[in-house]
Amino acid sequence: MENILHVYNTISKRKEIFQPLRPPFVGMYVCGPTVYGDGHLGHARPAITFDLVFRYLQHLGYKVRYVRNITDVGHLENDADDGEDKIAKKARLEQLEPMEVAQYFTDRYHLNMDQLNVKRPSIEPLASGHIIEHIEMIKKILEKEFAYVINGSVYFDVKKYNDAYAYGKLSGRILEDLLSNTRVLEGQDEKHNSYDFALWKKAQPEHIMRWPSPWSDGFPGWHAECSAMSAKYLGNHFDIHGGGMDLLFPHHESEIAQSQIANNCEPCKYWMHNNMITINGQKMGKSLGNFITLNDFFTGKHPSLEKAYSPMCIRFFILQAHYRSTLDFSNEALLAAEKGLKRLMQGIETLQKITSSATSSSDISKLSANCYEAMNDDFNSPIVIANLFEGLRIINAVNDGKESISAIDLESLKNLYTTFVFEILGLTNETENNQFEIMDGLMQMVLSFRQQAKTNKDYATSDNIRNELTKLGIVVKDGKDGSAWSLE
RNA sequence: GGUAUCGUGGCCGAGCGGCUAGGCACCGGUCUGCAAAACCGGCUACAGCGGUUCGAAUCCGCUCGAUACCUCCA
Repeated sequence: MENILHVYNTISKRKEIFQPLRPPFVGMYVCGPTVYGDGHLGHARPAITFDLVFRYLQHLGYKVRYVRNITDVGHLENDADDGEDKIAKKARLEQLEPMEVAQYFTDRYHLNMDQLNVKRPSIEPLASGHIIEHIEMIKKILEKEFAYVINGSVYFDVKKYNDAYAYGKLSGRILEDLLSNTRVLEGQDEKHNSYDFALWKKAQPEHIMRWPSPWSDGFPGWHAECSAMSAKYLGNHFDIHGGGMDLLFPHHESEIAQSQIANNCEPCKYWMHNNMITINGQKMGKSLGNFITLNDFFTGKHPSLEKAYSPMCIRFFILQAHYRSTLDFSNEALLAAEKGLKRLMQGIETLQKITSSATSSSDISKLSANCYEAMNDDFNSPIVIANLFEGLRIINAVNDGKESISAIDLESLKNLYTTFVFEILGLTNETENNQFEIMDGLMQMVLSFRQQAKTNKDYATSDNIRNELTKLGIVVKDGKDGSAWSLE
């Protein structure tokens, strides 16, 4: 079967055949985190979504350069009255260097991503390390007179751009509507029009993070960083640009405009956007009391969590939904995911033990084809998982002696699970650890004692052993061919 | 109000015009000293109202509802 990958392109609103600009190379840029707080679900979903894309493209044999930035400059506090830098504000409050704060949260972000088994990108550029590139890009836009300077700040002239190109083509917006829908704001009198956006902002006196530029001591505008850094590492026109749906407007819209003027072309061929996450049907927000960080999930410390959920449980849960669907988190849903994942992992352990026969009673190649078909259809991981569960049924049936599998099919089935579960979906078996062998040896001994008691019909002893093990979190499972054990 | 995405069984979630999604929960059964696991079977939905069609969860329109964005910050 041929692998023809289809990707949903936000800009055309349809699935398109994925054809890289310069095969076998693929350039992918994804908007990364702003490092001024702990990672939460809003970080996990895009990271895992594009990790899946990254992994699958690599699996298909593409040489992927995956760039994901760290935003560590120019953030204004939401409720700040004087527009001061988010990082600078926190830094002053805590008596830390701004870069110390950025470094601290960058490290914590990396730790969380490692826990979720999200592969590190090929390049992870810092916005603060690319001020020169920002300035050069802004210069180009000024030269072409699609921007203007006021009081040391530089703004992009959206109206002029819209006359030549179509501003709003990605998000389906029309400039006139934007005007009529914009509230009258105080302090925005610098801009010619409310929809113009900053390329460079002059720093207020209290700003700590600032850089010299031809226009003022200041910092780059938000949209500038992604355009400057993606062009630097992937070229002016690359394959995939990804991010959350919340970034569609104005961020990505403005990136298109900037790149069009600065580089004479749109930044990328395919736009991919993951959908948002809700918690119990509500959006996540600090004011709603349901703001849950990734560490909260891993430790179970948040009041609205009934228990801790492991990183793999979170990853599996996210992969059980298609990336373009909204996804609702609840204890019940996470519990279901946890059990499903456990069953999947135990099935894979069973797979290593089953023996082959002369013939197969199931069509393994069909299973494999289904998995590829699902991935090729815009990375449909839930369908892949459904097929893996179907395979589980076969594995267990063979293990029970109710079905058979040939040596060749057994090999390809093992291959299938290794490839899809571990390599592509990026799941890991968390119950595995290096003490397993010692544990298992101990357990085999205990179980043999128990078996002896059972042979003697001394069920009080055998039940007692089982109960004591249960207290330790070890589950004993009696089968036809003896007993097995697992950690609860 | 505008733009976008969506509204599926007890819960989570696939589905892209006709054919079983899948997981979890629940209820039977097989197996088992008991239990668990595993297996077999059951539960069988598509927000509402119209329309297109031989046929719609799937296409179109309207209504209701949800989430994000539409402003400063990123």
